Parts: sequence; C-alpha cells; structure tokens
Amino acid sequence: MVERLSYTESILRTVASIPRGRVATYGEVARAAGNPGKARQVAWALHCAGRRRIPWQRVLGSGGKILLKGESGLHQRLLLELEEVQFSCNRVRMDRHEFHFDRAGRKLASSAG
DNA sequence: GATATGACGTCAT
DNA sequence: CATGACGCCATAT
Repeated sequence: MVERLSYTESILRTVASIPRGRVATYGEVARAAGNPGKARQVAWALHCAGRRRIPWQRVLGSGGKILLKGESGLHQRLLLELEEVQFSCNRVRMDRHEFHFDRAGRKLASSAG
C-alpha cells in the first residue's frame, strides 16, 4: 500500500533529498513533492520543520533569491556558502547549483521498495 | 464555515 | 529593480 504522506511530510522529505552544494526553488520542491503549484505549502512545511534537521537553506525563491529577511536570510546565505554554493548579485548561481529531482518518478527515499 | 497567515510564482505597471 | 495585484491552499484560530 502506498500511504499518502501529508503535505508537510512529503515536502520535508523532498527538501531532505537535496544534496549538499545543491539548491532548489520552492516551486520545484512543491512539484517534486507531488504538489505542483503549491510553493506556499513548502514554506509552511519548512515552518513545521523548525525542529527537524533538514537542509532548509537549500530552498530558494524563483531565480535563486533568498527570500528570508534579516538575520535569517544572512544565516541561510552563510550556510550555503559553507557548502561552496556560489552567489552572483545576491542570488545563487542556479546554472551551477540548481538540483534536479528524480524526474523519472518521485521515488524519494523509497527506491529500496 | 469564515478569517488570517505565509521562507511563493507570475504577470502588469 | 520596486510595487501592486491575483492565484494558490494547507494550517491555525
């Protein structure tokens, strides 16, 4: 059986699948999580993830922009730089770091069966 | 059920 | 690039 995960759960798992040094946009995460068009729910899921250890810093807005404001934004950029992610004009170089999720199918954390 | 919120995306001005 | 507007919808109260 394929117990459907909650929005939050599927989204968090998707974000957790982003490897180090790579990034993805809210929209792409939403799509990869099976919720195309629900980018806002990604943001919400990340709120719920406050205590979980997921690479939240690898989620960016369209165009590779950090949407967080204030210290949170600076913190996110710092974490990304620690992963050798390069920036250009306050934006992540998506042409070098954009992560492409499993296009063949969303087999996130279930490849083993 | 209704109202408010949010780490969004896209288009128009 | 900045601002306003609309679409989107789970979650919270």
